[in-house]
Amino acid sequence: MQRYSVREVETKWQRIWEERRTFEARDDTSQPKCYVLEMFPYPSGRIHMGHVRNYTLGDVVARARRMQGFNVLHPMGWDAFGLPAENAAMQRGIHPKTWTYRNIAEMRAQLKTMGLSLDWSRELATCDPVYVQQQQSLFLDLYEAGLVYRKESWVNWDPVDQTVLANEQVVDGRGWRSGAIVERKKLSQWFFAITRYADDLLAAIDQLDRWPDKVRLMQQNWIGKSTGARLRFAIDDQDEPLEVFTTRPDTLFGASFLALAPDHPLTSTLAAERPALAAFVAECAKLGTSEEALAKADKQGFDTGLMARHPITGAPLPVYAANFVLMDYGTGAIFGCPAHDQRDLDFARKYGLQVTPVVLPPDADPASFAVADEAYVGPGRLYNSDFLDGLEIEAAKARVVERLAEAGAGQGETTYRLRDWGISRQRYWGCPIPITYLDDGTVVPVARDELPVLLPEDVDFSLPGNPLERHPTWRHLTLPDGRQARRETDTMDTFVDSSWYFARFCSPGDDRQPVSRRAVDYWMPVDQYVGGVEHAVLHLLYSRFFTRAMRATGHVSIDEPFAGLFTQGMVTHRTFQNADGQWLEPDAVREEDGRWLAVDTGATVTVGRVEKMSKSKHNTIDPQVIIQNYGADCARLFMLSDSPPDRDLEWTEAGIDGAWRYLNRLWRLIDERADLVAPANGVAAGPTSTAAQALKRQVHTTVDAMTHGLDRFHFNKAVALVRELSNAIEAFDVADPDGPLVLREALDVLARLLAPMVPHLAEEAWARLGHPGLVAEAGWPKADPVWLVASTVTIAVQVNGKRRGELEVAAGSDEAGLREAALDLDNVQRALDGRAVRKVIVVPDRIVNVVV
RNA sequence: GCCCGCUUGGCGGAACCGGUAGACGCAUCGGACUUAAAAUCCGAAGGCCCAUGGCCGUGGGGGUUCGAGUCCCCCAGCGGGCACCA
Repeated sequence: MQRYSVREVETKWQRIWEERRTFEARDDTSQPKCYVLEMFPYPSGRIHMGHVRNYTLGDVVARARRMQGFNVLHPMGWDAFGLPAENAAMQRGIHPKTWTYRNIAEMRAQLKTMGLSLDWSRELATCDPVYVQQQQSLFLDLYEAGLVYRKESWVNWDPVDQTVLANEQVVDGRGWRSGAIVERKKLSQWFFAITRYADDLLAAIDQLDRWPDKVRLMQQNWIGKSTGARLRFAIDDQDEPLEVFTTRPDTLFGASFLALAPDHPLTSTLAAERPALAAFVAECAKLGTSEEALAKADKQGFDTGLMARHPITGAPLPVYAANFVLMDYGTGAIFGCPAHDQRDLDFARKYGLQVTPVVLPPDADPASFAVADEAYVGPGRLYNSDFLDGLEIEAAKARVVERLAEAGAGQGETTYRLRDWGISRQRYWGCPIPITYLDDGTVVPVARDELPVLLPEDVDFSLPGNPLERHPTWRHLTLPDGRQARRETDTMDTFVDSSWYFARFCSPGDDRQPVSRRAVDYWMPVDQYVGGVEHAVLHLLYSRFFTRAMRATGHVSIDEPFAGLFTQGMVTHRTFQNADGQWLEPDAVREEDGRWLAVDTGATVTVGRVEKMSKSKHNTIDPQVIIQNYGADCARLFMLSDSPPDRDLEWTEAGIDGAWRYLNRLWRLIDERADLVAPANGVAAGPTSTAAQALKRQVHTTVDAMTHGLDRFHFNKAVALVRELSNAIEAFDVADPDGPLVLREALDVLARLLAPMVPHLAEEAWARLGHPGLVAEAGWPKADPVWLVASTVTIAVQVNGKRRGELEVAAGSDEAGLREAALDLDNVQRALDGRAVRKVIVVPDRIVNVVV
């Protein structure tokens, strides 16, 4: 028996794949293609279990597709710009570039031990000069197309990271990386006009039928389309009317006040002359965006003394400034209808404003219906509303908008929650924005032939903030026409880098343009994208926008970058804490008689919740250690076997041991039979023994089920199927007269089914079975329909829906025979207990139900 | 608060379109091999009971159906997303 040495076998096949360039994609457009991509990693320095899971899942798809005859593109790269590199620079005095490329080298070596079917010839890092150059070129294209603009605006300022954050990067009022409470600051920023595509991005979600519903819903919510109307209210003694946005124009006759955002221009104008109002505005600003403040903050208002006029009745409506009105949604002003909006009601009660119900709930009495502490937001018919009386809500909306439009007092309008994407970051380690400014502030884009604008390397990280601003020379330059200018010192949000890398992989060597049209037209869109759900909004929405922008600027001919998306669950592990509340590493505890003890002190340890592996909870397992001890196949198998890929996977010692045992058992199984099988290429055409027929049937049903299972990411079931097949092969008597033929087919199929999941073992097995080529390049087995049909079936027999027995019959037995056979069963007769049979339901090959 | 998802043995999880609930594995128990252990192999196993049989059983309650883990309604618990969004 040949010994199976994991380390040797795995490095051997990895070397062979590399030497033969097995996984390099061919730009052969005559072939059907399949682009499989996992979200590229940030080069933090070490791979973690999340990476192992992510890349294993993608690799199964890539390898299976390759075997199925597709020209597969499966590349890998590095999301290489970002703050951690600068932090390392500050803490350890190492240059971000050095740190980043060193980490890339380490992680590349680690990834290579996983035996992934990656095309390393296409590797890229977003900090590579050529990538920076092409990204800047794209920026200029977008600028020329009017999709990039600069404006002064209130921004989310992260005081710890000293940079601006996009709305998507503010989580619960805190910076997504630093966790610091975000401040409001007014700055000049560059924006991508993502809202230009808001409607298209929303509408196209319906076409993304291979995306998880959850992600589609999250994107819909994020875009946040709401249809309503923009109304104009005349204000006494003011020339300009006040515009408000509402989704409930039908409740216009219930309006009892208007409210302005504290930072509304009208509020600001008034505050300039009214110190008390200015104080109120300042008070609101202080509450800021902190979430607790918001939650606790009462509805606060300040009567501006202005009087607005109802656009139809002309009734006077007081105008307040109010803390709950947001400047960056709608028009920054609302009309309040207290009877049908809870916030407006709270506000009205506090300031003694009128509450007039205008929507009458079904079956309510108009004479007695009143709103007390709870606004009525349900359905009903309008009343107290002049020409709207009697209409349903939707009809009333249409009617009132129509009437207001005639009067020039408003029109229907759609608003979005989605904001334009602010991409300026006051950081060093990012892609420089290719813009210069003249002394008078005029914007001059960097000329194409001056690209790339590269980062200076002699920078000082000893002070907080952006070192580019402090650099003695970098920011100053003389334009080709001799004018003096200064460079933009902000760099781009790193989400820009990841918004087009998938397209760049199609032609990573092209130094003249961002993408080669022929290559992207062939490869894009990505057929299967795999990654974590945490990017459901940020990265995935930006990439969808960017693809549209690249289409608008003539780079691609598609709108949607990712035809299929799979979001995998997290890798979790138990947590342990000692009596002092310190988290303990899994290595630092041991189990004894069902109790957990600290290895060093022997003290009892509390077992905490199962949580996502994280450094802060000390519950990580280093994949390198696992691969060293058990091999890549073992780690991969464990990643696939226990949980469905979209759910969380709990890492357990027992689980990895189980995978280890199975691999060894598999090898023994194949090795012990390899010399007994018929010569290669023999197919068991018509085995005669029952056992051989049964095995052959199982081989084909397994192929069929596996093929479908892999398509649907049912990898845990695929592992179960393979185990069932190998169990059956194990149980098969090698002395059977048809043994050599059937075993040849069964083992060949087994090796090929294993190949996407545990590729090294599969190659070793394939070679041991006498095949000269690689299993990675062998065709995917096909199920023969003839062998998918069972010869006999077991049919359950029920009496009144309760199982009373079963029948073993030939497949396709007729109903009458089944009915009779079922009624003949002793158990059925006993259950009937002499009662008359009312009806017998027969579902051929499935079930018989006797009803009494 | 609003929206979405989930809930099946001791555990992870199977169960296509409503048709034998618990595949496959982990842990457990028993046995074989061994001086012994590990490894390996064989076997048992949802719970309960008057045990070749019966009753109960997919978070709880109701409904539709010959038949419900699966479909419908209500409730609970857990997880996630969004949130003064007008």
